[in-house]
Amino acid sequence: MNSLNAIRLFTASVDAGSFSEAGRQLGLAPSSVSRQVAGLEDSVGAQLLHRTTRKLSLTEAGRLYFERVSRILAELDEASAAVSHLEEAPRGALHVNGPTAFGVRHVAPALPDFLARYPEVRIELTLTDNFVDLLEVGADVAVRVGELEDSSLIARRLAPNRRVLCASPGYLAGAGAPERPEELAAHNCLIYTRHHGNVHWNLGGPDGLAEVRVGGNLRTNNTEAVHAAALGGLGIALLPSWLVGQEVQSGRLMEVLPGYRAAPGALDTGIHALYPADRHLSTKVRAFVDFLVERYGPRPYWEDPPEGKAGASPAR
Amino acid sequence: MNSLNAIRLFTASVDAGSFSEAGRQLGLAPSSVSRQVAGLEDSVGAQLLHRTTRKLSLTEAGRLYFERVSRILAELDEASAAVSHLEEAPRGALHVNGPTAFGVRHVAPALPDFLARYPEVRIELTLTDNFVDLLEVGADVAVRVGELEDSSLIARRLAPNRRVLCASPGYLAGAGAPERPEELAAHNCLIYTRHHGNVHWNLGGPDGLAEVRVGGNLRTNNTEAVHAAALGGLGIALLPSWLVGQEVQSGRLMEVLPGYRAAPGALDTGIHALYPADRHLSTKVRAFVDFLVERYGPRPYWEDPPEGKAGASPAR
DNA sequence: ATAATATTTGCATCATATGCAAAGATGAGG
DNA sequence: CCTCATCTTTGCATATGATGCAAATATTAT
Repeated sequence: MNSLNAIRLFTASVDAGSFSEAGRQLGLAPSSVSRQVAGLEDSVGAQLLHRTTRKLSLTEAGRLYFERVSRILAELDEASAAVSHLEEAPRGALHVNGPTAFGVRHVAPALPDFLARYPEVRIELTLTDNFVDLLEVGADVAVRVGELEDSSLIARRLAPNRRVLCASPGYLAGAGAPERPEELAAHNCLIYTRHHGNVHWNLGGPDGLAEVRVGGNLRTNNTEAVHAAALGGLGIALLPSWLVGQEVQSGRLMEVLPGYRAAPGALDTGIHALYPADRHLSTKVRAFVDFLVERYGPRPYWEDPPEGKAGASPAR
Repeated sequence: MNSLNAIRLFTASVDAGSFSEAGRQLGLAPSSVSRQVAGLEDSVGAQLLHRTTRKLSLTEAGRLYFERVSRILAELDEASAAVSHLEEAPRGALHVNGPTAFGVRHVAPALPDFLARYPEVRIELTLTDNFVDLLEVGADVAVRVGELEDSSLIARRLAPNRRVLCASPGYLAGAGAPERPEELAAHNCLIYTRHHGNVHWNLGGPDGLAEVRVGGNLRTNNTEAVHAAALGGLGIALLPSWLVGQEVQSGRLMEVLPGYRAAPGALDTGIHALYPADRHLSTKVRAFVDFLVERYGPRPYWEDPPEGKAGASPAR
């Protein structure tokens, strides 16, 4: 197996005109250069250079080899440079994976700003609701809402995943707004669940944790269906703040039992960016994750403002 | 400096689908493959492969690098193969250098047979009468007559370089043929010399060595001029057998004092092929030298036959 | 002829690569 | 759900190869 080093020393010697000069330029002893070139000659089985103490001259084999090999060395350097170039700044293709609902609302709208800041990046956004293997699908980074499966990936927290009770003003006008958790049992509660059986909402408030068995005339495994039904005035829903936050702010939905919070469950671990735990984190992934962290901030724009005026409670 | 070995292991791993499989195919421990690829990643400053225990997947940088580098590796192998191919059999350009007179008479006429035997060889024949540096002129092999200068070249003896006294039948018919060396002083002797001053011919015969001071009405530094003058009947010449042997055989010239031989001098060391003392003697040079040795044989075709009938001596 | 510089080789030293074993991780199959 | 087989990675001891220095040899310029 001929070493790249030997080839470099060979071309350097041809360029420099002597082993000593080549060694001087490369910081090597002449003997090293001589031996490496001799080894290369052995490995290809042909004399490449005729040596005199005063000059080197290329054999026909040497000339042939030199011409081809010096071009190849240049290509090799180019290849390394191209790869290094990719990491100098965010560049190239960035495959982003995420859940459909969150992706449509909070990832896709962020992309124009990101791409404006990093014009050399191309984004491929894949939104899927079943969990996929990042490497399998060829994704560089994934956004996950809740439920961090154990894996070798690195998770960076982007935002909390608070769930809020809400209903349309129309529903509340007709059915009245509950004032205590247990009153929910008498309301039409819109159930998001992936399993059969009874559903309980765990609400923490000033008087401790209350577990309320809830139900109604809609159960679905699709959060967006619950969302649409709530907007349509069907009943009270427990939905993530990133989904309904802005509608609560605009008044299209109203928060129910604002003094109570859904107890954190598997769904509430937060919103994270996941990426492979490689020794060399690619610049584009780092830039993208940093961008999302910065954009969402410690209190995302879909959350209520810190002080007061949290979704006015009209009826009551 | 990224090693070629690391690059080969990287592409092998991509092809094989795992470090372990690549190591198995190449007879290396998985740990070696892993470390080499990791080192390559460090050297280019980018992650090339995402690793899981079950599969490897290429990064964008890795895919880019792999595509370029695998092509480059193939080119590198081709370059080595091309050089090795050159040495598998006599092939390519063969630069032959030699003196004009000998080259025209005994090298050039041999070339058709040589080229017929080795159709892939192309010959560039350079005939010069001043001694040249083989490497300087880019020659692979040189034919030299006499006077081996001390050098790092290897000399292989091709033929003896006997000098014979001869004259045309016409001259001998008019001036008579000498029977003893000292009679040469009375003849018109055609002098080849590169220096001024008296010229002596040293002739060994049955009665020992005889040094005869010779002269005449022609001195020249050109052997062929002496040759032409002798053919023209001007006088007696001392000329190498390769130059006059066949004419002696055909009777156009007749040997004078056939029982005497010119004492060996610097000019009589023989006819040699010279080539660089490289560790890898190229196949084409070896083939060419072998060919000449075989063609000239122990007794070249220009010499007299071993037994009797050596150039009939008509007069006398 | 002498001086300067080249290549090459031997030898001691040093850097690197390698293999083995162990640990951690992941997917397949019972 | 658990176990097994396989894969990657890391630490450590070893072996292979590279390097520099010095000496020998050779060649060119002064």
